Amino acid sequence: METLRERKKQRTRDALLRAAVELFTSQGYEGTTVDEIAAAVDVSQRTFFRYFAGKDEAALALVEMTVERFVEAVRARPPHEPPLEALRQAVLEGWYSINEVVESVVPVELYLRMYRVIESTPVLLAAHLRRSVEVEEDLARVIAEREGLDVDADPRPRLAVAVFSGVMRVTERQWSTGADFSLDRIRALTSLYLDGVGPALLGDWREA
Amino acid sequence: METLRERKKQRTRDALLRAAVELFTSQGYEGTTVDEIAAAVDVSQRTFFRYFAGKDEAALALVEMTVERFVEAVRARPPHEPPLEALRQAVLEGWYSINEVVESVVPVELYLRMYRVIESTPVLLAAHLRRSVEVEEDLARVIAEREGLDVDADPRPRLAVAVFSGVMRVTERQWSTGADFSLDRIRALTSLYLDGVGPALLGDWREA
DNA sequence: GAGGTTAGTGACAGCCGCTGACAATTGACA
DNA sequence: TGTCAATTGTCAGCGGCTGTCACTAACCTC
Repeated sequence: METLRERKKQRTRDALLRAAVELFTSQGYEGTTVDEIAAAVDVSQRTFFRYFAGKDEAALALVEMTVERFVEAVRARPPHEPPLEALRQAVLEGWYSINEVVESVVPVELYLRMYRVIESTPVLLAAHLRRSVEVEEDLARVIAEREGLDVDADPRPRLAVAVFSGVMRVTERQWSTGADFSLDRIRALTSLYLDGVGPALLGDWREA
Repeated sequence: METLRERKKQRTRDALLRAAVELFTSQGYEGTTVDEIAAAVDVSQRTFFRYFAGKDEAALALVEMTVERFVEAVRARPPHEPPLEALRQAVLEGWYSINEVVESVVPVELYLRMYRVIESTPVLLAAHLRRSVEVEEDLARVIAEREGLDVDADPRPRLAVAVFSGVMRVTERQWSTGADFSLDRIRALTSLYLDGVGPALLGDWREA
């Protein structure tokens, strides 16, 4: 069992995160001040910054949880799977198991709404994209290791991951700006767009 | 001929941009305050913000010039070229004509150094990536139009552009973190990686 | 070329995100 | 229970950014 201190810390962090997400999704990211979040948990502003490096980190914390899980899922895919297949399966796994990851902090409903806030708030989208670049680097190393390659000598791991991530970006964007904002929808879109990348790279689209 | 007012404005903007880039490249982005930049041009801080929406906009202004040029170059490619070929040629054109675009404000040398600052400053990299997403949307529309497609009905334009942009991201990153930081180098890397994307997408890399 | 109009600027005040420093409090552990 | 360490609150301050308003300089018309 954890110590009382650790439990208290965890509770404070969860409370801050929950309060932040609730405020962000209801009044918008820019329309929410850190003071408000801290006040909602009855904690000093300084304490907020001891748990989150910045306001944006609180906004991205939920997505971060799923992202870490996704990288682990790729790492755990059977080694014989080709790179793109492993990435595809891992991301689909992620969308199916999202409940268990998020629900301990906030309802999935809030997670989805937070996703829209991120996508529609320039500074958050920027931070999210920057984080994605780091994740791509991690993924490239995982893929390289799976294939027994040196990530700095062979460009294919980074290129494959970049292509995959590019497709996922399009997917997220279409999903978050569309009308059907359900989990089923993004699962479907993921498969659809991953299947579509081949045809999109063919020289002449008019033949197809 | 432009009016005197417009010329003055242009000169102030250029001076601010030049001062900003010089300070950013010499003392770093975070290590430079807006007050410093304004003082270097002998202008109030308030005036700086009348020309640039934020400190980051001044840091990205040079790249923005080349990006706009690039989009125009894609638009101007011969219509019979397949999408990826048009994008490839346009980006290479861009690297060859960069002097004429940038030199009116700062020496190309400074432009290149600024690129490294962007790539190594988290908040700038984030802003740069966010802008890239917007550019991708523009490019997708251009490509769709070239091919006579509806960008919202056919996913291929967005997918092709996303793949291309992903490869260019890898290129920029490798270039800016490598030892050879020359124009020749990025031209070579661009071709190399664009050629590499095909093999990277094949199912089994061990065959190749 | 005088006089009114408009655009650009400076000065000031203020909000918000974020940080360092130090003191106060609370849990851990002997 | 007393000591030590971890957590928190308070306060002071910096830097990015914005609204406001008065002032100056360029423009335009007669």
